[in-house]
Amino acid sequence: MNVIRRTDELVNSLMPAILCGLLAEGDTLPSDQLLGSQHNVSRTVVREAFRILGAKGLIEAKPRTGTRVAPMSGWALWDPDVLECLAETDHAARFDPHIADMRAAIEPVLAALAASRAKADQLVALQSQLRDLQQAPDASAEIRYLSCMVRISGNPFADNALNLSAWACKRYRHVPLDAYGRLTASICQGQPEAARRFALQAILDRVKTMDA
Amino acid sequence: MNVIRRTDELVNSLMPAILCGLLAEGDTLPSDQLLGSQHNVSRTVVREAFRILGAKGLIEAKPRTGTRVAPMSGWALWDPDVLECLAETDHAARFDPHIADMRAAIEPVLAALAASRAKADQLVALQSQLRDLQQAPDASAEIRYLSCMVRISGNPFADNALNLSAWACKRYRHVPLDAYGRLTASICQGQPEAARRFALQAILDRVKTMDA
DNA sequence: CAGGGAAAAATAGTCATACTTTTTATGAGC
DNA sequence: GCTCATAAAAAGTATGACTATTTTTCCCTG
Repeated sequence: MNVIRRTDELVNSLMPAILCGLLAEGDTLPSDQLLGSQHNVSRTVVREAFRILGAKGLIEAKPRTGTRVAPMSGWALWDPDVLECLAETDHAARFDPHIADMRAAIEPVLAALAASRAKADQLVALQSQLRDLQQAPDASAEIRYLSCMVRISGNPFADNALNLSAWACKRYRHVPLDAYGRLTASICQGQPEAARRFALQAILDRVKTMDA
Repeated sequence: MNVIRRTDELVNSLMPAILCGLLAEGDTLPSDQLLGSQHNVSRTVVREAFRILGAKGLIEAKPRTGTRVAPMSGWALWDPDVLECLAETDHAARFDPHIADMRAAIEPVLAALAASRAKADQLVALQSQLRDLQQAPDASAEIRYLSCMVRISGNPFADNALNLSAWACKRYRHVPLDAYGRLTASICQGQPEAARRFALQAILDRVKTMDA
């Protein structure tokens, strides 16, 4: 297990405030002096926390002016930390359709790539993940399955896209086992078109159960 | 203009080394003491730089063990800084096809969304960007055009996806003006299917000129 | 000789303080 | 009312000391 840094604790305290809009775009955060005394940490910790939030595009600092919440257009919404934090805010539901749109665009393409490129040992691994998922169909098993699938696609950007999938897996209960079974079969048989179709179906199935 | 921080300079010095593989995954970086003296900066600066690189998933730190290059699967490849830095490494070409795949998956969908949701003032803005692009068809104008287009889609994740487009715009000279003209017309006329087709064509046109 | 456990060493994490730089605001003088 | 110098505020940097965590070393015991 990793160390728990006071810096990270502060990040985990500030990030929700920004993402939920309690600190709106353009708002000025307390000076590092003040914020440090408020949280009983040294200025060092505050500054390092600010650097992390800045690296994720959430804040911008300037001498004299202070540290402000950056415009949302620059936020690293694909970042796993940001995404996880966003999922816990009140208006997470507002992002569900947008994430579904993105997934519907990306995952079918990755599935098709996987179907055309998969090697034997990768297929074994995928089938193994499918079995695990069927035996215990929870969010973490589903994420592991999808992670394995997108890795087969060979696209290095897929790992980040997976963060969007993780969002969906955690927020909806229903696991589209049937679609995943067909998807796996399509990939194993090297049928990109079928893989694309079933990957899309898996996403749509879930959205459908959500509407109901 | 923004301040130049020594922290950022250090980040800009370390990031290329990681992305180009000079520092491979799992490699241990010098201790902050040592790295500080090597670059003539205080430990404060080194630590803040490490926080930034850590926030982008490039490194991981643990007491006693030191700071290591994290596995590439966790790198924030969608991050504009990372992407820009990656574009300047030797093996940037290795990423071109993967980025093209991702763009081909995402942008047509965003274009279709834009076509179905655009409001009057947004169309005016888009046409204005198109004119600018036609008059001076360079990378930055193209990025501004695409930025305007994806903003119309209304998908908050689109802004990050745009970083991939920026990569392509900067790396290939040819600007597919014809496709963009038709794309703009399709969006203005509220034709999602046509918009999807021409957005894809713009991406493929560019790749084609590159192969030649 | 082998194993286990205590001590030491190395490195990141935190704190406190002082000083520097950048930028804005203030105000005096014209 | 305008201009420019000065002050003030906040982030940026430097330094040194101390803490916490983890690995390694090595001594002691069986």
